[in-house]
Amino acid sequence: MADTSPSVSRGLWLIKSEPTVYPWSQLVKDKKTAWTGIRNFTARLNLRAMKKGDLCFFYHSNEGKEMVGVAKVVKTAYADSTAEEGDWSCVDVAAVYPLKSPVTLATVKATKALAKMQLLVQSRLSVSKVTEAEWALIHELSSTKPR
DNA sequence: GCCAACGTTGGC
DNA sequence: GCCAACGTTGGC
Repeated sequence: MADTSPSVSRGLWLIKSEPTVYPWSQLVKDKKTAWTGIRNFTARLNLRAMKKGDLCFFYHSNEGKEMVGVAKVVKTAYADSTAEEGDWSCVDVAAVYPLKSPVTLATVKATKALAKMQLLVQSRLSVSKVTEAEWALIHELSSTKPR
């Protein structure tokens, strides 16, 4: 029998944004936004692998250095109109819920079970993968119930 | 503000 | 196909 649990098929990701450029609070205000400006092949690969309904941690880079919320992919990859040249993609994401207490990079680094997070392994990658185990643990650390 | 790490470009 | 030079990201 097919398992209908969403945890089997959903993709889990982490998307980075500098809060001075586009903070979580702005996504909450906007409800949804086009996730444009990705100009890295590995990140593009991840973007294009996203499916509708996939969930993403929203991470504040540079300032904060913490995961602050969860966003959802509401539109799969399409041409990024902000790209002047080259074959780049974007997706649409919507705010879903905030993390009760943000999970900082320092916490991630200090947590053994999170040592293999793509966030750490490929520190400059702006769209990275998150495993189910990492997803669950980060929710625990943030005192937030996954939805 | 600095700089390490990493990705990309281009000369050979 | 290698690798030096360069540009960018992002932590510190």
